[in-house]
Amino acid sequence: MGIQRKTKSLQAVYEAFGDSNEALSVKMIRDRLGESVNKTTVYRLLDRLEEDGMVHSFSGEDSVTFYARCHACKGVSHDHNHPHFNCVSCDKVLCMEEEVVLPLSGKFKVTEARIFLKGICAECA
Amino acid sequence: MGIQRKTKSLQAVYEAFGDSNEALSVKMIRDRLGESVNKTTVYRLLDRLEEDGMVHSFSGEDSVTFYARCHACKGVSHDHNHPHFNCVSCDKVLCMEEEVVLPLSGKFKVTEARIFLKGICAECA
DNA sequence: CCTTTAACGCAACTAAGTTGCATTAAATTT
DNA sequence: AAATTTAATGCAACTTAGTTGCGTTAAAGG
Repeated sequence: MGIQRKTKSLQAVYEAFGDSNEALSVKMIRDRLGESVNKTTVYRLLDRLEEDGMVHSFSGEDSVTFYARCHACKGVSHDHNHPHFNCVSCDKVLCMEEEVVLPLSGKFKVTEARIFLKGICAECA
Repeated sequence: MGIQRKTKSLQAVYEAFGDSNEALSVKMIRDRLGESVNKTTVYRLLDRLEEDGMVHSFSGEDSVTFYARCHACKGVSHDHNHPHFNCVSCDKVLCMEEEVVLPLSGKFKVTEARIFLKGICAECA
């Protein structure tokens, strides 16, 4: 069912993402909000936001879930098969706009690709 | 430094993988061994095996680490950039032999790719 | 057989994420 | 504007993956 009431916590969590394509973990979100919002609440808000297609989630490196605003998602088609990128210099996790070409294989019928790339981002290069 | 003594636990854990390219979590390994080997020991054995290039690890879906024997790794070059595949039917996690073409991008210098694919495996097709 | 120390098992811990439940506060109704 | 409804919140307690410290066990070499 997703979000039904526009609460202060919701506003705060959603605004933590700003306008960038940076992905955040729950810990990072709470750090930005000064821990003012309860941990459970943040998880639940993110769940609802994801249900409504406002954010998408994926798991980062150390078994931590990251969340990012949906920018490239055009309307109904919520395709989150785009790669995510981790800069080893500034450590930011970003959504890449590039579309992923699903690898074809004789043995496997691939329907979904989760791609996590590492390297150096534009800012750090 | 890796493995220095060939203990029964080591033998058991390593043999749990059999000869296949199936990846296992610590829980799956312990289930196969009837919980006979201590949890901490399994983690430490896998660490040592990985250090010695006998297995490699990667994180699966629900923030669980998977381990698999190194088959395709030719000698010194331990390239584990190969994709991993999760069959949604039998739920097995497998190593794919296919090489990954690192996506090029103007904005990002990609040096490492972690690719986790989902779909239907050959057995289940 | 004796010695050395890698490997082990246990208990206690950390960190991410979840659940149940009583309380609070948006949104709607009167 | 006050009363009502119930979504959303905060808290405590929990689960699960993985780690650490430490005393004990058992490989491997002499």
